[in-house]
Amino acid sequence: MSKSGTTTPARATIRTVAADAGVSVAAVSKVLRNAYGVSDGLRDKVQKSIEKLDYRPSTAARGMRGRTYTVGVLLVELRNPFLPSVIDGVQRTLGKANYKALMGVGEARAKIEQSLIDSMVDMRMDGLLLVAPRLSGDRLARHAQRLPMVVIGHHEPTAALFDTVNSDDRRGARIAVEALLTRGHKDVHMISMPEENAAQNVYREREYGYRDAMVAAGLADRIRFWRQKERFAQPDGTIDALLESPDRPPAVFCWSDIAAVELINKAAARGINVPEDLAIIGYDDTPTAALPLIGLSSMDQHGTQIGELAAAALLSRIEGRTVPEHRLIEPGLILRRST
Amino acid sequence: MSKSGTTTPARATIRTVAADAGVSVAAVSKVLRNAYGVSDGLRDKVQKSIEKLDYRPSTAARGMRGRTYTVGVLLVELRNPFLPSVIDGVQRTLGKANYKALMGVGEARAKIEQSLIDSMVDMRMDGLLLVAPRLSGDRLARHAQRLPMVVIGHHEPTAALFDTVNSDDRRGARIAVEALLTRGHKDVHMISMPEENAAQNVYREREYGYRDAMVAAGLADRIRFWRQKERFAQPDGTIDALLESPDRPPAVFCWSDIAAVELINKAAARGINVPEDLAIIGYDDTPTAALPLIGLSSMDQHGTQIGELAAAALLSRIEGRTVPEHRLIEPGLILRRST
DNA sequence: ATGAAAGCGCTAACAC
DNA sequence: GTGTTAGCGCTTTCAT
Repeated sequence: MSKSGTTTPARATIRTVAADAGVSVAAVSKVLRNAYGVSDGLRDKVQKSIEKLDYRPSTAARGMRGRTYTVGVLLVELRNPFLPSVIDGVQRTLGKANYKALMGVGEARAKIEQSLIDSMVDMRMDGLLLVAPRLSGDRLARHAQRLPMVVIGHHEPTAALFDTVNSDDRRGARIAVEALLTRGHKDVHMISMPEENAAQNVYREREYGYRDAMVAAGLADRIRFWRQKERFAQPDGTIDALLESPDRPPAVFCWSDIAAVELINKAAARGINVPEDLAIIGYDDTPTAALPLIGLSSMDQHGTQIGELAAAALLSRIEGRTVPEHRLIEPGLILRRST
Repeated sequence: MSKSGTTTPARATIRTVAADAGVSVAAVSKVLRNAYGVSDGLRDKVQKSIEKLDYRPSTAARGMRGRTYTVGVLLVELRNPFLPSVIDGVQRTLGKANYKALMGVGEARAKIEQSLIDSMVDMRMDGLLLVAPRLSGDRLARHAQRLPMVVIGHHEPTAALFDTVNSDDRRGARIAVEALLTRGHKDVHMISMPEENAAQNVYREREYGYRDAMVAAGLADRIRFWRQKERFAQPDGTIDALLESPDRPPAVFCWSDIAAVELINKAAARGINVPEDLAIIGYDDTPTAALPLIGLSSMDQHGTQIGELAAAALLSRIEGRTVPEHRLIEPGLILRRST
């Protein structure tokens, strides 16, 4: 019964449950966390009362002493096509361990990321999973000092305080570029992002892979970058410039499908034949790349696997592991019409 | 200084701040919430100490008594192209009011949604913003009873306990279908979703709009639905069936770009000319629809605006409003090659 | 194996 | 205008 009329019944607390089951709150707490030292009989009584009263522990209250069984996941930007599969993997792994993920969207801006991470810490989340953060390695380390942390899409294999899980971007880029070179192209260019940004970005690694392949093929002098502005998923003229340039290359490797899709579309709009006059390979193997009308070759990063491994790493860190783990996942080239 | 060696300094609490500023904890608390009755002098002292100690209140502790200044946002499915713009609007509006959004991804399954909402409630979030939930109206009402709630992408204009903000899907569908009828097509079919599902889904409203337009044009007998299976963004043969049917219509209105993009691609793969032999209009105006190689006509829902209005509604509910608000946003038709 | 009781870091009466 | 203090709902020693 509740106090009056149509008011919703007050939410059951650990005390309500203890009273109903005729045991102490400490006993209920132990059952909740299935801690050591409770008899089967007691456990049963408590379980029954929990069901009966539809009791669920307050995460807020828990956060003041113990765990919240919740991890914070920071996403760069919702439009990033790499995210859905990663999150699938994360949720699956977390769910098995009875953990929940609550996410924040950083809008690709360090300031916002910072404040979101603060919120997650303030909420006493048990760990942090960052996906392609813009925050510098220093800042990341600072946060990692305070709670378990795993980072995806950020290459820092020497980081001591947090784990990283990444696609082997350097290798992936090399594989893609080699596929272009195999077709007989010499002037393979790369569309990438601004040079001044964080050295640990995935596209920096992909640039290394591109260089590796070109150098290995004796084409070091043909290396050339076309750099887009930072504005996320926002055309900035770089691709138009490339297509209209007298130096237009016969083959282009793109740091992401975001760029590659724009390139293949603008090439088509100009009547440039792909792949005859312009061969293209992108990165991320987005659903768009796979559309028959697009037919874009791309690197599959195996996002789900990355998400699973990252979540597993975070859980083991929460359980106490402190030695860092840095994993690289082998990506796979998906060849389509554009090559 | 901290206890030992390299340990990070213990986090400042409200007591630390009070001591440093030489005032009471109540005073600090008041400054924090800028509550009534604090002198400028006191406020200044406290602010300084807060800065100096880099203090930030524990949301977990706050949640036990007052507000958390955090709202939970439940997303259907990360692959839904409608989300990014909505979230942009939500974050912008929430940010201005110094609120944070933490999101959960329901994977388009009621069970998961339920558990995520529970988590958000357990965390003592101040309000809930649900985007296209699969949960029934009853369940939604149950949650709304416990805390402020606003729902996007769920048509229930009579809901008393929560607000809704939606695109005027019925009107949007009618506009789209009329555009097809204007081109002289009589057999305009619609690709939609399963019939048995929640009556408040957006695609149900779009079906009404389709019907409206057909009936108004005296074509009630030509109404025909092709229904996809529920599996999200997963081809299920419906579209192949449509394209290979002897009754293949000359024009199709799709409940979402998810279907329309598949349709236009598979049509192309079969050598069917769009729009000559098959005119198409989708819904959501996704980035993919806008690609030159796709050129898909689509309805723009003005997602950002929806997000802003929904967030504003939630904030006003948190501030105490109880009379429900149900808003419909006028969508706009974007015509491209496919029509 | 079980329970009593002391907090965790805040907010909100209430007293001064 | 400012301070004292009783909780909020848990977890966690420490007794028993």
